[in-house]
Amino acid sequence: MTGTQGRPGGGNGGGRGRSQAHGNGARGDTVAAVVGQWRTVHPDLDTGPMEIIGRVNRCAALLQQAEDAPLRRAGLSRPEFDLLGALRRTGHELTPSELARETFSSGAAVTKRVKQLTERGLVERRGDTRDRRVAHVRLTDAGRDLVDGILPEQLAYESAVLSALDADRQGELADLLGELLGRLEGHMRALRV
Amino acid sequence: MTGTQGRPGGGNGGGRGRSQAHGNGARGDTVAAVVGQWRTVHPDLDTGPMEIIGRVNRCAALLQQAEDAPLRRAGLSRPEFDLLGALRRTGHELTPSELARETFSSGAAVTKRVKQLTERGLVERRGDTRDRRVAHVRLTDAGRDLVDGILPEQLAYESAVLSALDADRQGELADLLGELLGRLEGHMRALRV
DNA sequence: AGCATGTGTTTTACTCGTAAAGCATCTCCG
DNA sequence: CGGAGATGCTTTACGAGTAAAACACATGCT
Repeated sequence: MTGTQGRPGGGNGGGRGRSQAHGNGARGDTVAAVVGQWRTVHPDLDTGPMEIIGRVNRCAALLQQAEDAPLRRAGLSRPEFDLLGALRRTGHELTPSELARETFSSGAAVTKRVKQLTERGLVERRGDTRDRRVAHVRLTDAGRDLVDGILPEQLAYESAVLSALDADRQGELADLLGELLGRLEGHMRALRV
Repeated sequence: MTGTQGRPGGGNGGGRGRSQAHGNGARGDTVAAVVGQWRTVHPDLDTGPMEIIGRVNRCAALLQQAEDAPLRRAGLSRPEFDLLGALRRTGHELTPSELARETFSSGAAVTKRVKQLTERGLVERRGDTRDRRVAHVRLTDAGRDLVDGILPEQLAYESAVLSALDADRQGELADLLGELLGRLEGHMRALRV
């Protein structure tokens, strides 16, 4: 297992000590340092969750920052790209509420983004003929071309960033995250959140 | 497997297919669905990175939402709690710029947060006697009590959320994230970003 | 038909974070 | 000394997201 299993400071009942040292020696992970500080201040608390949640948050922040680079060159923010991407990958028109669900953002945010993207000629809207409350948004040719042009770049860039981890570890990580995410999403739905 | 793309190491090394099927059966992970859509539209692209980055982002979003619940009961936002936590875990005063570095936010944001937290009586400021440009921020007793009161709740809550994964997997996940994060942070520093 | 109620979308008012400019103060060096 | 430049923090202007209200339309019930 992960080497220094029994945590320093011992005494903690349900002993599931993760944290430091797992074969890899010198590591600069800032979260580990933070968790270490907490443990010296509150040796009795189980800091385990921090090592996952703190890292997920921090990774998300760093990855986004890295991610944004190729998108910005195309003048797109990530939420905008997500919206265009949703249209591209589903292959058909979507209503604003579908877009909101698909991109995990609020309806109001979608309204604004669609407005902007329309002005830039990347998407078009049309009203539904039967139910005139609903709108349908679709990619213009320019929008489709933009997405198709950026996506490979974007993936290559992401791939390079992730190459910090070898292929095996990437696979494990994707699997674990998928499992966690799957159950989290299940829970959320169950709790009607 | 995912690798329509010949990736270094020959597809996914040891035959550890990512995406679907890894022992766990029915999974509702939305990212998997999205990736599937992309693959049917662009079968030639290596969608591997999405399965990590997309999931990290989504997990971060869901976890934050879940996380925020216990904090909000105490009337704190996460960035505010991070600031207080930084003061608590280091055990001593910090200057605004140290707080900014410690909480990964901009100096301006720290200024505002400190102002608010001061008004609520959770932190205090004093000017440095030698260098009158710098300020020192420290927790009040009320602030320290608040952090110490919330933290166990917070950790218990996080722990419950993460219990979707068994202890072993949590350990693996923490390790992998730590490794990725460590190298990402190294890279960022190297690239002076 | 006529009205109450529900649904899809947009608008409004507000919060929060940031980048860039603005102060105040220190340090270095002639 | 005394100014040039660096440093630490704050202020300002602004963009983006959200929740809640507003709007427009549909649907169902009597």
